[in-house]
Amino acid sequence: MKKTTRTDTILTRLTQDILGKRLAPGTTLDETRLAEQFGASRTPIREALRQLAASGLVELRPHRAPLVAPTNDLRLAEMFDVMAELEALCASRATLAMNAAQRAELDAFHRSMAPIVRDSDVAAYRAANVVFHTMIYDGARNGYLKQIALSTRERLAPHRGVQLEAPARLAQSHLEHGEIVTAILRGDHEAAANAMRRHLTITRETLATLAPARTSGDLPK
Amino acid sequence: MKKTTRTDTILTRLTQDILGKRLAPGTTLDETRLAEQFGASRTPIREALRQLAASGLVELRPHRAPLVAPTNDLRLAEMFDVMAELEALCASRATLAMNAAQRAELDAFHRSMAPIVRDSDVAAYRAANVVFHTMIYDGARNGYLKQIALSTRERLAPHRGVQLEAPARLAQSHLEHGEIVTAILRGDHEAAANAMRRHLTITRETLATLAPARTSGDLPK
DNA sequence: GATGATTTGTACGTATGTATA
DNA sequence: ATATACATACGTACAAATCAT
Repeated sequence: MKKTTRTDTILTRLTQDILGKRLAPGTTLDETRLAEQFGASRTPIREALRQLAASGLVELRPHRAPLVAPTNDLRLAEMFDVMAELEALCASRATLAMNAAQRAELDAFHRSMAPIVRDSDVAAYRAANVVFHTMIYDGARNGYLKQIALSTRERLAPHRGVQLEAPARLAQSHLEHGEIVTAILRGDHEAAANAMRRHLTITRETLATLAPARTSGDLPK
Repeated sequence: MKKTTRTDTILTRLTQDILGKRLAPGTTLDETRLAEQFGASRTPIREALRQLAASGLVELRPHRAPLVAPTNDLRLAEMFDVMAELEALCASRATLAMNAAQRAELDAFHRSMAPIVRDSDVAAYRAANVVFHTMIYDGARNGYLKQIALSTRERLAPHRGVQLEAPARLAQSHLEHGEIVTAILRGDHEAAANAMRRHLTITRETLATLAPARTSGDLPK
């Protein structure tokens, strides 16, 4: 049923491989090597690489082998920062723009996450968490905002995942979600924004505690 | 001195053509036609098109001719909305992060725009305006934020340009800049954000007055 | 609905640029 | 500094898909 082009399948595969850390940052990506590896010619590889470069996952220098974008710690911090603001904005707008059905759904979904927390099911929580945040993106009723929030979130995803494994982080995260939901239902958009900003700030801090100063790797020359 | 690849020159040419409305939205872009038009083969054309698709300027469907992205009025409004928030955030952060030199430079540059306003030199003001806003992006000291602000601004540019031609808009715009600068120098980041948000909101409203409901063009089928 | 014209998707060979010995 | 190695950049041929007839 799904029509897909070779470039597309390669693109998604490579995306997964990079986000899933199966391709380490800094790795050099040889067109020819990838081509035989995927059993395709170099052309679709090239096009996939372009798109990856556009989304920031690989770095592309003229006439040089593409690199899996090295995770610049500074840039990462910047993205977390912006992510918090984007999501805070989403929360604020969602408070103002969500209709009754969306509010009810958000509240219900939030409550449905309680058992997951009780069971300490990190994998399930992670999945539900994405849904939760996405509901708020949607609630903001701004497609462009949703788009940049999603793409930022996607790029942060691999760095964000671990923090949920911190002791008691699940329960705390769920509490923070609760504050956000409460603010939204109450119609207090500033409180919603602040709660969301706080939620993401804590996420980042937890992360910093867990993965202290991953060495910045190779500084070329 | 500048080394450039064929794909790059084609990319910038096409970008200019699209942003400059020489290629109308909805136009179908034939690879082969573009190829001979640029005196190149289809390969660099294709790669340029991918990158344009990534930046949202063209739409790319499998096995179908690429389209110059039709300017969806809703999406445009959404982008204006987000742009205002992004720039407000930049202003807020710049207030907190700019060093003394940057503050002085911003203030000086702002003042240097006064003669341009007096002469009603729209072209010069437009150019200076970009510099002004960019100085604030830089002041925020967040490369990622700057990146998405710039790309949003770039895509809005063609829709934004005309409004400066509205009567007395130059003078008003300059006044609004003044409020932003004052707030930043005063160290009031909330005021700076609000002033910036207001500035962009007025920009949008002026635009709406000038170009009332540009007909949405051809609805295919 | 099938067929042909047109256009994109893919393969691969050659040219060119970059880095290293 | 020159030459050599190696990967991309570009060109062209062919396959596959879409649209019109």
